[in-house]
Amino acid sequence: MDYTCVKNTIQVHNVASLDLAQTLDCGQCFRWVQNDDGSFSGIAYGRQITVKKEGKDLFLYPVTEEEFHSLWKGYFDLELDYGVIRRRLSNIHPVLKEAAKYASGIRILRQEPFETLCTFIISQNNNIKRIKGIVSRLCEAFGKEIGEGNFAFPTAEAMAALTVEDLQPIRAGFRHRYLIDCAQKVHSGTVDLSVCYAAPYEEARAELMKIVGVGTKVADCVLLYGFHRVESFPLDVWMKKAMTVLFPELVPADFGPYAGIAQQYIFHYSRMHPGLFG
DNA sequence: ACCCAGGAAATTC
DNA sequence: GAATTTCATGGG
Repeated sequence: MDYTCVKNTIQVHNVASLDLAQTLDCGQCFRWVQNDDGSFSGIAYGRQITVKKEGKDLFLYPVTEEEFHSLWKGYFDLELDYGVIRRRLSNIHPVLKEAAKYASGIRILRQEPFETLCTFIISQNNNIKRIKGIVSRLCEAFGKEIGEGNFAFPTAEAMAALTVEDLQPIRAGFRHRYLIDCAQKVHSGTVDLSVCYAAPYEEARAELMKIVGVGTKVADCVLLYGFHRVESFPLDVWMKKAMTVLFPELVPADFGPYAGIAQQYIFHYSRMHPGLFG
C-alpha cells in the first residue's frame, strides 16, 4: 500500500474500488455524515475523523501514522483486493456481474462488534434514516464525549447498568429490552464476542443468537460488518426479493467464500433499482 | 387513516 | 412445527 503522511493527514495513493458514498451510506454503518465538500465525517472506535476521496487518492484526517496502521486501514479494508473478488463473483452469474459493476465502490467495513450488534438490533423492522437518529441519541446520552459534541458509542458496561426506562429518550420502542439484554450478556461474558472471529460460522452465529432480539439476519449482519466474516450472506426483505426475482436458480451457498461482498453489491443494486421488483 | 421500514418474539393454529 | 400477529416509532 502506497501512502504519504503529512502532519496529521494520511494520503493513500491509488485506492481502487472505494466509493465513500456507496460504502458509508449503503446501510452497513450509521454514524457517518457527508459534508458540503463531499468528504465524510464519522466516529468509530472512539475516534472522530474525516475522509475524502480526491481522484484516486484517499485522505484521512486527523490521523497519526500509527493509528492508520492499527485502525483505519483495517476499518476501510484497504488490504483486500476487491478487483480480484469482483471478477470472481462476476463469473457466478450475469446479474451479479451487473450488480458488482454498479456497486463496485462498496467495501465491507470492520466496525466495532458491540456497536454493530446494537445498531443491527435497532435496525429490525426499521428504516435507515430512523436508525441513524436512534444511534445518534444513544451515543449522546450514554457515550463518552470525545472532543466538541462528538460521542463514542457507549460501552457494554455502561449500557448494562441501564434500565428500559433509561433508554426511553432514544425512542427505539420495543427494542429497548433487546439492547439491555445485549449489553448485559456481552458485559458479563455470557456472550463471548471473541469467539466470533474464528469459530465455525454456525457456532459464531449461535453465540450471537443467545441475545434476545438477535435472530439469523441480525447475527449474519453483525458477523459480516463487525467481524469481517465475508462468507456471511444476510437475507433481509430486499435480498429475499432479489433471490426470488434476480437469482431464482441460485441458493446462498452458490455465492461462495465472498458471499457477503456479493450480498452488498446485490443489496445496493436492488435498493437503487426498486422497479425490478414491481 | 393506511402502509411500510436491512426482524424477531409471542401467540395461534 | 409452520403460519400469523404483535411489537414502538416516524415518514410518506
